[in-house]
Amino acid sequence: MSVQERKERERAGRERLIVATARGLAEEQGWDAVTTRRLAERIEYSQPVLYSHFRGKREIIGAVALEGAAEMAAALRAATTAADGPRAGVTALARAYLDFAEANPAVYDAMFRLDGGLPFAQEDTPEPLKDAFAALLESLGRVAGGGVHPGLFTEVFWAALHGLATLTRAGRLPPEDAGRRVELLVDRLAVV
Amino acid sequence: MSVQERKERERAGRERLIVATARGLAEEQGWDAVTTRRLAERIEYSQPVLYSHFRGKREIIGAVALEGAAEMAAALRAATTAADGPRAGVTALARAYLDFAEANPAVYDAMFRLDGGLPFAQEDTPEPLKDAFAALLESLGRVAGGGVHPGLFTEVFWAALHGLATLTRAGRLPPEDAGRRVELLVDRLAVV
DNA sequence: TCGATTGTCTAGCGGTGCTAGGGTCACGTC
DNA sequence: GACGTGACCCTAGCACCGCTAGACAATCGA
Repeated sequence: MSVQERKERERAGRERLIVATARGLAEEQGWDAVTTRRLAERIEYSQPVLYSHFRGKREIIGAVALEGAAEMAAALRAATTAADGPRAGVTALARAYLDFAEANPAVYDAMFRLDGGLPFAQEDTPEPLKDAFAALLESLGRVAGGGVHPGLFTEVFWAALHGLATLTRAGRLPPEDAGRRVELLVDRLAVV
Repeated sequence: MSVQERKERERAGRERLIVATARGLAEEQGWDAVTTRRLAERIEYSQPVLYSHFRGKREIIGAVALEGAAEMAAALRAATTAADGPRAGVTALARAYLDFAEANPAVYDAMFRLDGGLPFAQEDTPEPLKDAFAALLESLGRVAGGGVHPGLFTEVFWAALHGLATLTRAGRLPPEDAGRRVELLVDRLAVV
């Protein structure tokens, strides 16, 4: 049995290596540069090995997305617990969200812009994704205001953050006023 | 001279045909299906003809984006002028924006999600793009509220709409509550 | 020690965006 | 009206993509 366990450990390790390498390559040169050939070369295996771990490139993106969701949830919670008061918490949350998107563009794309084959907004949505949304909900639910469903409010706030993150990075919004945009958003949306 | 003029007319007509065909194909089957081979086949010319009009696929996407921007600007203005009062105008604007994105997903992607090689938020930004933003600004500037720069407010509102449009279509947000999300957004952001 | 199983690799399929080079056709000129 | 010329378009092919069939080697259990 021990032999089999060792093999499973090695397989799991190689799978982590694939995900980490894909993520690193994507952050370095963008997802377009993450080809199965390049990825295989970097992990020093042949292409078909990738397909013994993942159904295809899409699933690799999905794996990176899940990893990123867990990190983002942690980052959001860390930012909000450090702040005092709901209002400051929301501002910190928004900043942390946009910082994460800016610091990890490829991971952010894997999560929210690319097709990683993951189900969203359903009961079979993977746990890390649900938890990332839960992290948003924890802070935002407190400033939804009376008579407004916390989940709905969170969706709207999240959409606004997502819009800011993607439009800014794509050069659709000038980056200078990013801070003022966040302030305005929190001012208007959050009910203290 | 007449011969040359006729040739230029024909060239311009063929260019319009390329853009219209690319757009149609993209709306039918998505941008992934818009390959240079398929596009060439549909316009009944060989691939290299495409490259005598556009530098590459990116520029074709850009051409579709410009066409879409003009249409969106018109749609937004039509929706707002039909409404009475700034508040109703903003609601109509938001609905029109999201309706346009839903009805023309491929065009919307060409404008805001894909790389069409167009400069945004700069002085050399093409006129249709500037005008689409101007159409947003005309309505939204009136509800920015005191002390808030209309342009900045428009950027934030636009980002929120963009987030709603993209996340909903990507299945990240359940489509049922779309209407309530718009109401909440307008309620909170717009200062009547 | 030997057969079976597991694992990995080489090679190749049909597709992509893009381009070099040759050939054809229509044009302006004599 | 015939002709040399130039603009135009197509065939063929490049290097790359995601993905997979089948050969081969290494390891395991009996």
